[in-house]
Amino acid sequence: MKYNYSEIEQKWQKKWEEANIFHAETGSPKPKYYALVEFPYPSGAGLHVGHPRGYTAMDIISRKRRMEGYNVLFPIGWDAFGLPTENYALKTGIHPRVATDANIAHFRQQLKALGFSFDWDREIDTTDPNYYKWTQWIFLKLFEKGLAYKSKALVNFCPNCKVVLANEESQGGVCDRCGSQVVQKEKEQWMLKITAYAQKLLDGLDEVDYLPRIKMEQRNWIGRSEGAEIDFAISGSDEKLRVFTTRCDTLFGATFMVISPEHQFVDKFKDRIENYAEVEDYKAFAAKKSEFERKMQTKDKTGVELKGVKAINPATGKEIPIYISDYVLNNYGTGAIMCVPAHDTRDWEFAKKFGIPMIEVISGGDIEKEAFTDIENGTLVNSDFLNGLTVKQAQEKMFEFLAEKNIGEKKINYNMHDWVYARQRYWGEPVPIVHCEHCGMVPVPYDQLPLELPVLEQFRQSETGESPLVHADEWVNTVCPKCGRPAKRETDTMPQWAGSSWYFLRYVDPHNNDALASEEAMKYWLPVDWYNGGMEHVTRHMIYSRFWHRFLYDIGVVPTKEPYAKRTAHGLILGEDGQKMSKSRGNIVNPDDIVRDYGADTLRTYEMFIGDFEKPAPWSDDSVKGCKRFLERVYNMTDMLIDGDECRPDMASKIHKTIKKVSDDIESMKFNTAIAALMTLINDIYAKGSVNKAELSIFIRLLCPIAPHICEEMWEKIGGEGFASMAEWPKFDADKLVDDTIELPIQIQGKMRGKIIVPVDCDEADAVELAKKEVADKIEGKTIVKVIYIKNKILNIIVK
RNA sequence: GCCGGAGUGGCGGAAUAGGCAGACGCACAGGACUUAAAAUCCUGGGACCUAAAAAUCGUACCGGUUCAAGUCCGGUCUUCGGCACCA
Repeated sequence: MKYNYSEIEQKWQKKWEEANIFHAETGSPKPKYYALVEFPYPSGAGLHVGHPRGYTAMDIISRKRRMEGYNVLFPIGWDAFGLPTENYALKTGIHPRVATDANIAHFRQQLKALGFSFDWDREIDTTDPNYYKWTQWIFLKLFEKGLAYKSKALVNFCPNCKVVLANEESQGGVCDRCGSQVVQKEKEQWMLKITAYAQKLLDGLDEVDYLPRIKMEQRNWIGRSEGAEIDFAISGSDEKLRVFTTRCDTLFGATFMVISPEHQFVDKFKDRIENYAEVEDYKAFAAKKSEFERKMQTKDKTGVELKGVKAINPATGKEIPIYISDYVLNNYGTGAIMCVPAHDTRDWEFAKKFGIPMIEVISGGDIEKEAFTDIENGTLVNSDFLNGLTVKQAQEKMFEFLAEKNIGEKKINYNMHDWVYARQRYWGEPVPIVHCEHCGMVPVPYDQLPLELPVLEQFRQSETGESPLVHADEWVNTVCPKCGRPAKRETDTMPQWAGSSWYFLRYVDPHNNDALASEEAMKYWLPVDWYNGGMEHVTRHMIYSRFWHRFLYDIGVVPTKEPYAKRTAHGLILGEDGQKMSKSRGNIVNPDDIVRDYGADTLRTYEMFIGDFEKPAPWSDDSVKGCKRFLERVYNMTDMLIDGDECRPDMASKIHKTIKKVSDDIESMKFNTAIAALMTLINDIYAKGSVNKAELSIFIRLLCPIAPHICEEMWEKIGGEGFASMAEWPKFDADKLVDDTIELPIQIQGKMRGKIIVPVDCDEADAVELAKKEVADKIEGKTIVKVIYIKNKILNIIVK
């Protein structure tokens, strides 16, 4: 019989929908399971073949869980605010709302065609006012607690287009549209104080089950470093200059200091700085540099000495010069550093260039050639009371010294910066704040949420880079919620990360009008049991959403500290040329074509069989055909069907081993070997020429999560009860996993020389007897000096 | 620079509490079926030397531990990813 995938797939998708079997019921007595995938950005290009990789994987997990008796929540929605849609609107004049609705409709149809077992009753859309009402609500809570604030921050600005650009629009320091150099411009921006949660985000990682590399990347991103803050007195003044250092042990070697170009110290000592004009020039020079240029010049240090002002090294009591240089960042530590050229590479380069003396305080290197930065080896020298100590010991001693003199203490710093939480764009959530001349920044009252995005005809930013919303006069001009006098609305919108920072909460109770979700639903479903997505979202999206979730926990809104109990990540699907798929390379594969030509089950099977799930894998049209062939062989098993309520004795061991292998492999996301095991089993069945009903029933259920449509069809054919998707997951019988006899490899001097058939758990003596016969010609005339026998594994004979 | 992966046939990839390297699939070759082709089914296969077998060599490279190493240890190279003038 012909495998008519198209007919079968449509038939079962319709049946699933009519029976609504994938609906998740809050409060069901069954154990709950919350499986989550990253919701897509509904772009105009439609679904990418990369989407089904992660989606199929979690669909397999969800379907297996249902078969294991869980109440499964597997939801989907749309992360629909964002730049590409707005840019499309600018180009075509089609309103983002219209484009978004069309794109969502397209994506929905594509996802349905792939047979994912989503609960479509819980579909959400971040651009729906009923959704972003709660995004705004969370923002107001953050504002209330002082975690949302306005501050000057650097933005990418194109001086030619007079537009603020997102990072992805200014790659390589060049404007995406006109190609001119992007400059860093200071602008008042909304910021979220995520740094206040740095330690909590770090500690939370100990409680969750993420892949090790994911935890590593998050720790790296947070970037905790332990050190000390130390005050340096300024000669002839009561003022102090405070620095952060991780190497307080090298204090005796600090021969100069450097402050960032933006440091307020310059203003404070304006009158004493003899070369003030030169310093001002340097500040202007540094401000002009783009982020890109600053990164380019990591080797060549620039800077200017602040003449007429000296600091005093608190350890040596000696005067040292102060420089201003852009290799010191204003937004890390205190914006000022003590410089130990003998033991820090950057300080070394700076000192060499400016002819500043070096003092070796850790022996073990050659500081004429390069800075000696090894902290494991080396002994303190030229350091008075620290001499002879190791770095670790010296640090402890130094902390005591700082405390005694009251000039510093231990301090922990984080590389992570506060989150720039504003875009000068139209297609995003409006920030629900009103600016009043009398009352300052006033939050929009909660009962006036959602603050809806006004319908605009025109989406260009203003000449100065303000949001297009400044053109919406009627919307911008409002009254102050506090004093009732005329006031203006905030025109910046939220970044794309906003809606995705809490969407998993909304799924548990998506139609709630009184809360982001009911307590009952959150208590039942949270945390997310398993979250899979791309590696590219492991830092920003995940850190942002963990931050919001932890904040909501702290104010008593959500019941768990961490949102995601487990997180895995899939690799990219590359083009057939091994390169990342892109329009310009012309190596894009459209999933619609594959579904049309081979079927959804084949696409699903192929994407799971393509290779190691966690690694990138190149697409191969030929391999797709191989998977189609496999499913045809599966389908044709109905022609070899015979009666039987139990696995036949000669098949039992093979089948039960496959049950175990497939069950285990799915749990560890080794989908490729799970499918390989099913292929091996079907080869055995073909070799035998027949399959009985019991055997086929097991096979169908094992394959069902991976290729559900064909399995439903066959389940119906063999008279299975209900849906295969809801049938019981097969269990293996441990007794049936072992065979009566095994093939035992024989080695001589550790080299493979033959095989013998022996009973399981065969005695050493019996095995050796048999082995001697098998390899008689090879040991003839030699003496056996030693025999290594590992039961059921190997027999190694050592001869002389 | 720092941190973390990864290097296995023509290709995608299997196999690590050390125990038959190359499962499974693709591509390829041969056979069956067919007037023929496609499809399907069956068979074959790391390299080298062969009529065939045996032997030898083979998991990036060099060395080590062991009866036995893709797997462990020391070093080197290549490559991918993350962070990055972070003091």
